[in-house]
Amino acid sequence: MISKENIEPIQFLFEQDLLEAIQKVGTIKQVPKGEIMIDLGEHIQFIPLLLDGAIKVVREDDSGEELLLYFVEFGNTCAMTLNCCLEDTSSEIRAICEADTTLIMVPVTYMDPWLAQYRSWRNFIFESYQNRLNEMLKAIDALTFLKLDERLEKYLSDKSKVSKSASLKITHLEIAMDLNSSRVVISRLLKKMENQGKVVLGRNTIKINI
DNA sequence: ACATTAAGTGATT
DNA sequence: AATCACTTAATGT
Repeated sequence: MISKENIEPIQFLFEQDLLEAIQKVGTIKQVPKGEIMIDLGEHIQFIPLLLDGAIKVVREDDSGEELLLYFVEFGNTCAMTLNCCLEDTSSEIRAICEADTTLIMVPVTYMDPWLAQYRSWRNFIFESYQNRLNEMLKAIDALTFLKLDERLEKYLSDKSKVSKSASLKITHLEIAMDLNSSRVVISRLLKKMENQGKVVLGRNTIKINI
């Protein structure tokens, strides 16, 4: 049973009956930063509803390199996971905690009945798909049309949004891995951005001024 | 003081 | 834009 305080931040999303149902069947899960929540090939048993924190969703290419797909933020759920629930297939993606995260886990068995029963649930699922589809299109655009320097700027602003801070604690190497690039290139681009006054660099830290 | 890790740089492909 | 080879700077032990 989930307490009222825990459900509170999500209240605006669902109708009262459904909120009560979520409280009854859901469980709260706390996941520390850096933990892998879902890995490739795993079967999904729970639908995650994100209360706080952020989750990074990546795909792995043939050479074992991770490619950043998108971040899951507050009030959202992972569309890829939903897909797996509906199709009952295994995960195509890996989900890693970007920050300490709390979420509600709802067993997948409620997916179908709730779709039939609750209007707000349908809307929620539908909107998640819609949002994700849009973001995926943007991600594809970014990969094919944006140059690395533009991708880097987008990456940094996404990051600071997700961590609610203009000062990121991250190394150039980590950025390079997320963007499928090399550390040297990232260092040079960051240097350029620093000269343009867009960022301030320090060891393990980047301050954003955009 | 020394080793380790992060970041900067020139040259090459 | 990537890789190599090397330097410099910051941090941990």
